[in-house]
Amino acid sequence: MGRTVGGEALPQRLLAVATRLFAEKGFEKTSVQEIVEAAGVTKGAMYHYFAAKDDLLQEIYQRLLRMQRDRLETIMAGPEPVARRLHAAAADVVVTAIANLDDATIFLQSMHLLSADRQRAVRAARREYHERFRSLVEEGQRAGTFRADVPADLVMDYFFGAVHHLGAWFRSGGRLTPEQVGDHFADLLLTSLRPEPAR
Amino acid sequence: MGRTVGGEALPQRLLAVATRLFAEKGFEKTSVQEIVEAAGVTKGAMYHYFAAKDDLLQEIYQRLLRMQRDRLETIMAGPEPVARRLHAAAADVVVTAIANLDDATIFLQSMHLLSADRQRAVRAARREYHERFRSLVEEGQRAGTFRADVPADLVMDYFFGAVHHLGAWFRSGGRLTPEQVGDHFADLLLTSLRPEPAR
Amino acid sequence: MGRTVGGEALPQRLLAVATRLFAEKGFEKTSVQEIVEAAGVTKGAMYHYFAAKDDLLQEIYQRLLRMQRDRLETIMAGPEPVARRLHAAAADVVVTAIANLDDATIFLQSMHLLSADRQRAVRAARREYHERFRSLVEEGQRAGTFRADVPADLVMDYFFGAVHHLGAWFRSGGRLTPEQVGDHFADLLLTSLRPEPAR
Amino acid sequence: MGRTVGGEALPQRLLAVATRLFAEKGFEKTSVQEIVEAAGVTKGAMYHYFAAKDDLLQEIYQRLLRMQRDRLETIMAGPEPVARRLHAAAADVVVTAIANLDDATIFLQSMHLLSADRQRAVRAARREYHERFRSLVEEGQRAGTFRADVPADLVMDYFFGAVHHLGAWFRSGGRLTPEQVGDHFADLLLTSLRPEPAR
DNA sequence: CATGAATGAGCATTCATTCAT
DNA sequence: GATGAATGAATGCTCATTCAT
Repeated sequence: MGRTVGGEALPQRLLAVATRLFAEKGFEKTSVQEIVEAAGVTKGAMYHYFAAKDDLLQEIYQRLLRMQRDRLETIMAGPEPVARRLHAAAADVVVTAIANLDDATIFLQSMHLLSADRQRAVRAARREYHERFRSLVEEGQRAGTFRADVPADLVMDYFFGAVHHLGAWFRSGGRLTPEQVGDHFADLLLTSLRPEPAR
Repeated sequence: MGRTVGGEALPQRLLAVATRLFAEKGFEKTSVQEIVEAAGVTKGAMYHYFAAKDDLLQEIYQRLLRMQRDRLETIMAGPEPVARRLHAAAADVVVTAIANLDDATIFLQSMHLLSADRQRAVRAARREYHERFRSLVEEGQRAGTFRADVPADLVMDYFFGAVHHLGAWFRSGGRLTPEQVGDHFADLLLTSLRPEPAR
Repeated sequence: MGRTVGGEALPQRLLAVATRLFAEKGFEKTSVQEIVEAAGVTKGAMYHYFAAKDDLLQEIYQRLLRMQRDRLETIMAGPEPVARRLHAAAADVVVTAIANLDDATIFLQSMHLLSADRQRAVRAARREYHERFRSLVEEGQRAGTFRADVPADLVMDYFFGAVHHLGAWFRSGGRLTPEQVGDHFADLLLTSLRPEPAR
Repeated sequence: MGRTVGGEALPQRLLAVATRLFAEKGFEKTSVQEIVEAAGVTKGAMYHYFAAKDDLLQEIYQRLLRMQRDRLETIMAGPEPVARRLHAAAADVVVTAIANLDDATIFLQSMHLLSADRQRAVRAARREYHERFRSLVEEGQRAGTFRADVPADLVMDYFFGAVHHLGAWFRSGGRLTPEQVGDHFADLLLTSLRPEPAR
């Protein structure tokens, strides 16, 4: 074919290389030249597949968002009670974010560098995802399983802040496995939603 | 005097202008030329006070860190029970972060752009601050006021993730005041630390 | 056939599309990619027929030159007196230039972009054409029909300047038809060659 | 001062060098690198004075237009009869165009490469100039000195075509001096405007 | 005949920083 | 203290052309 080297098509290889470099050095400090050198091709080849450096960034975002959205749907569609489903979803988003920590880090650090239009598109997708997640919380609040004296969207901002922040401290091989972190974060979320006992 | 225009010394005016521009457009998308133009001076004047553009960034960080550290010390030194002090500290860091949202946003977005040395220095200061905060949690855990089955540093990472994320969604004039957000966040933190009832 | 789409062979369609685009946007601002997209083929197809982008340009020139040369020959070969033949030739070159204004515009704007060799070739063809035209003037000068106190080649440079300049102002649908413009220009030429009356 | 080398300020030297190169090789085939190398400075220095390569082009145009406009005003304000004034103006524009043949050549070849806005500005200035010139012709037509059966603007398009075309053939040191060419062109113009004798 | 992936050289522009004044 | 002209290196991107299939 001539289009695979090392078993990966060039667009995918470029994305993988770019993801690693963006996470290591930041989007702006990574030059297109560095990306194509690391991928073993020339600039022309990259611009054959991606119209601009920004496209790499957006594609990385969308890949992550698509995955998280799909996993959330699967979990939400399950038969368990809402508390179990929220716990599973929360733990899963943490584990997924850690498994794709480079993508998540880039997301956090570099979204503001996209053009206004692209930011809008990414934000819209992100919002949709958050709203799906939030509907789980609201379902539990309506059912009385979760306390209702705190706005559900504030709980989401609280929780996703923690998720976005994972890249700032989590190191694989550290004291806790991704699953343990996911479990703890899910526990903290569920606990913070437990109805107040009579004071 | 001769060195104040509009009642503010030039270094402070440069910092204020840079803070605003960095928050609006990002650190690298803001040129030194734009900063000095917005401040009404020339490049030479800026380089007289700041050896490099990076210095502006670091100074903005340190200003915020100093303030937060001082406020934390005051709160921790109070006489209230540990739960009240943690609540107050948590609510205060939220209110302070919102009051200085530009600085906090820049911190989050641009720290990775500093040189390795400078990043180390900032991280060390940040770690020290987190450790002071964490000691409050640990104090409560030792006293049995807070659940001890979750690592205190994980709780901190969870909570500060939420704080750092404020810039992504909080808009002044929105549904909630900074104080209400601070209260809710502190509540969520305290609730999530409440000891498990017998299952 | 197999080689015609829309009733036109591919080389001709490529030339037609290129002519339009070159006239609209200029030669260098038109990329090969745009040309082949507008023609509905791929680059390989174009390079099958034209060895280089420059070839398109040169072919456009030569097409125009061939047509003008043939028409001039026909007119010159006529039986009318020299003044009538010059008038007809002058009017015809104007009408023809307007009918092929895109080609003429490109000629004017882009000839200097060809390689030195190609420029030489085009200039030689152009010179030959001008000389044929000039011989008409000289014939009239020898016969005493035209004033002889102005060099014939200067008259040609004067007149063809006006012809080349048509693209800068003529708009179809304007106040004058191409034939009217041709008539006026031929009149101006003939009048300017009228022998001086005794002063 | 530090701002003059060879007795010329840098902006002027850059313009002079750019004019020569643009005329030799065309605007698009001349790189900024070549310009600054020929001027003995770095790119940064050029961009300190000119915001874009286009600015050089526009400044060259405007310089030429300003000069021609000023000279025309002087000639038109003279006391001679209209035929003498038109002859003087026509001869002068030819001599001036030849004296600044590089600028005039660039004008012709490269105007279409400017942005739409800039083209509009240049065209407006050009039109204003042509209208001043045309008013001379119309004055003569009203006075009966010139034939009135040809539109004055068509005469202008005819004459300025010849002027613009000078760069295509005039070579200094050739058979005719600029003044002789100017005289001949002015003669051709005046002769072509001579009222028709009774046929 | 035709494709389209890939090349490689080139381009305009930006910008933090320096330094003579 | 302050100016602003000038540097110099880097950057994202374009594009005519080639060639294996």
